[in-house]
Amino acid sequence: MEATYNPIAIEKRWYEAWVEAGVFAPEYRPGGEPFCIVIPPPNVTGALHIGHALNLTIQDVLVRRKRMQGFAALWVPGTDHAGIATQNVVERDLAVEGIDRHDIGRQAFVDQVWEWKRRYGNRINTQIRRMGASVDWGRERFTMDEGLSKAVREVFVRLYEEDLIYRGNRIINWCPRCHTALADIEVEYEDEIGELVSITYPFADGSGGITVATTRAETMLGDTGVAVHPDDARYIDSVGKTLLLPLVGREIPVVADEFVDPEFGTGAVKVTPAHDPNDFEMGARHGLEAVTIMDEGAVITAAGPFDGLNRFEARIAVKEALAAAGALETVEEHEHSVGHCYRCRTVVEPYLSLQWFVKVKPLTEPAIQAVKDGATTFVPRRWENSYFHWMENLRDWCISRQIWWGHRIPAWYCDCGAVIVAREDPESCAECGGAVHQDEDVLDTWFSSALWPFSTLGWPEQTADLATFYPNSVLVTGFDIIYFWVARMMQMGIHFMGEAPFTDLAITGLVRDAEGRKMSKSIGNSIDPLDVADEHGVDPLRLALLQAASPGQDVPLDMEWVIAARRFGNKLWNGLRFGLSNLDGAVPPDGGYPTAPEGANAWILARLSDMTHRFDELCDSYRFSDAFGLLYNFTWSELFDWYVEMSKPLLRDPRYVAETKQTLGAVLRDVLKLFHPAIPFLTEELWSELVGDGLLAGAAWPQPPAVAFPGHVEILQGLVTGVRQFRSTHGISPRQPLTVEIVDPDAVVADWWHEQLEALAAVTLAAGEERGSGYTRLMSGNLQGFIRLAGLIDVDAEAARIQKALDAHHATLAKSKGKLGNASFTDQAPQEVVEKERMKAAEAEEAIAKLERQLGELGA
RNA sequence: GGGCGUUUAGCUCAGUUGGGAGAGCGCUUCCCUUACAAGGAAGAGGUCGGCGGUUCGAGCCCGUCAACGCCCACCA
Repeated sequence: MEATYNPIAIEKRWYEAWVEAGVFAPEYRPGGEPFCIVIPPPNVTGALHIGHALNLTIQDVLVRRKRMQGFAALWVPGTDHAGIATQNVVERDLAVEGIDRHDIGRQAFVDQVWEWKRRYGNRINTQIRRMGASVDWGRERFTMDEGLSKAVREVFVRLYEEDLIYRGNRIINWCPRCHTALADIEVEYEDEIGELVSITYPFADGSGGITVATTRAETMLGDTGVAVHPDDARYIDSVGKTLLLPLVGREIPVVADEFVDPEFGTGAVKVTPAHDPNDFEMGARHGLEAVTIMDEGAVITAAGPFDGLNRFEARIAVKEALAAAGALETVEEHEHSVGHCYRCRTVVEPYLSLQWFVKVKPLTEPAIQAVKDGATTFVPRRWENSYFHWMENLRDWCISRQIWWGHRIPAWYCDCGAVIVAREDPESCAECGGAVHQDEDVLDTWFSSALWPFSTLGWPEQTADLATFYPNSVLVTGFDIIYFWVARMMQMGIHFMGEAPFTDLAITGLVRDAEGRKMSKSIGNSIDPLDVADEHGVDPLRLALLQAASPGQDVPLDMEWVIAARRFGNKLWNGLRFGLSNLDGAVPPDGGYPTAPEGANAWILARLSDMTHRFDELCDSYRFSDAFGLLYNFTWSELFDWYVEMSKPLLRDPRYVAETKQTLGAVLRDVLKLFHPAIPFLTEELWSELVGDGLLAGAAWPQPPAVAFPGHVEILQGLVTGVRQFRSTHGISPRQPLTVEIVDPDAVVADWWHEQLEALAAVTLAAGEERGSGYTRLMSGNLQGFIRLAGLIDVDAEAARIQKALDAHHATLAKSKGKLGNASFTDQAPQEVVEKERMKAAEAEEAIAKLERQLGELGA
């Protein structure tokens, strides 16, 4: 075995072995209770980023641990076709060759995308393997594979039949660059400094006019009315009158509508039904015409001098023309939020068009109830509020997209006006027998994602997997897609499966840099997990992420943490090396603990048992940071710093060697098991050295038996620490031999202590008596040790050392006495708390007496 | 405008029924002791954002203020 941990070499070794052994398939644990996670499907165009690394690590910890605990654990992998994103990527590739998708046509373009997917779509899977993710590749899915496409079609048709999907002419968010509608949630708003333009519209009868304000001056070309508040005294007489729209010359009415806020601007609003969602509704209320003035590229099409200008050019030209016409009042700076396409950042245009919608109200109510009832629990709980709030305020979901890559909407139209929505492609019109043509649009990518928890298990077929693994046990995902994805999976899962798709929803935070900043390419602070893997290894990255990951909190990550985790790996490596050089027999893979262990062996086994129980509790509540922090400290401090050192003399002692080997082997074995979900490669490698046969990934989770805690071992440790402190204070070399005379009222000193003290503190133990002048006193439990000072020390430094200990005890005593002197404390506090306080005070008093005497004698 | 979160050691953060302020990294001193110097030992460092309240007792509960961050909203 090498002397140094080399993560890169090890990490090449094990993944295929796990896959070949079938460990990742739930069939590996026949008869096990089911446990299922579906992966949040990454985009086929995607490359692994640090957020994936965190997410995959957490899921892998969950799944590997459950598998070791005997569950039939399934983690379903797969990718998302990512409609707009993927189409954009392929379009960009084609553009390099000077090809537009319309040049080659729909079928050829879609073929190109499939070709792209065949060539590059597996990249993300390779990266997921590199992370060590224990997914079952035999069950891999793609949102556009045959089965999932069938599920999408079934859902669409059924929702249509239930009147929960409809087609309508509405104002939707339009991306003029992607040339498609977007859902409300796909628009990202940002505050920007724009302008507020005030324009006066004259009355048709020439009696003055009304001044309105807008941030989008060009939309005035499509105005078909002006609205005021019905109670606004300023305009009460104007309602019903007719205005003459400048530049256009259209006659438009003044209407009264509650929507208008009299406090804002002039209290009069121009109404553009075809280019603003509020105006569309207002227009509908008052029977105003919707005049469309732009095309799908946001280029002006209204007849007139502005034709062919894009919306931003038109904005300037319209203002100039208004100024020339004397209708422009003021142009002021104005901060407002502007919507952008979440895929390409282009400013979104409200656009009137014919689209497909999902009626969400009937779907949201049960989805809210499932969380309220506790069928599904968010971790941490506070996300439930956001979830409720969002669900309660949802508007109908626009699901049609004017792109080519995706699930084509299964609707056919006939010239006779018939609309056919069907599971099978129709040959001809059911009404008139005429020719039909299919809807050109595809579905929102999130439509298929919403079905992921059951479509990946075979739905709509009633498969064995579906029966076994639905509902999924837990979903691990970032808070940023709760609305996009989680909320919709809840809706669809409950609607089609009758049951919420998950028991737990573990929400992860964002990975940030060491200063807590968001990772971004422009700041240059982003960490590429694959670079980290190549330089330091995947295991150190995983451990670093886990140690920083508190539930729902953002995760700060610095390369220093990864390096620290790697150092831990080296520590573990060398700890095992020590074990191997002393354990000349196989360690039993499961179970196998010494019966009736003593001394240090009992101590470490008791600590192991206690730690394992707490570790399990922490993991069960998704507190991985705490769980692995606990295990990490146990391993480094208690196991390696204390127990391994204490084991060395025991391994040389014929009386204890057998028991010590058993103990050391058992503890090292269990530590590897406990760490395996976090750092699978390293632990598997070490397991192969320590145990020999079988894969750790398929081993059983440890259940160390309870062991009575041997308190006297901590007294020994206290004495060792006391001696070390004494040496450190006085600059006495760790190697310089010392003799400690012991007074041992409880007879806790065992003969094996002598070797321990020699090894751990270079101390010879001697039976002694209460000493005063010329000695220093070490206290541990009821045990006292005396070291003769002659020629050893600087008296002042020793006085300072004792004084410091005294100060600490005095502070404790003062605090305790304060409490105990308070009648309301002794009366009202629980009896055990009071009793504890009394003992604390008594111990402090005793220690003070001894130390004070010592201090006096030191001066004398 | 509404909602949520954060504020604890130089840095990043734990601290879950209110009962002796913690970890990692960094820093100081000593030590190459036969698993590991990518190591070991000892140590310094905090009025737990401010104010007020409840309580025998508050980092933790309540109120309030402040700073920072995030989400939502039909800001013409």
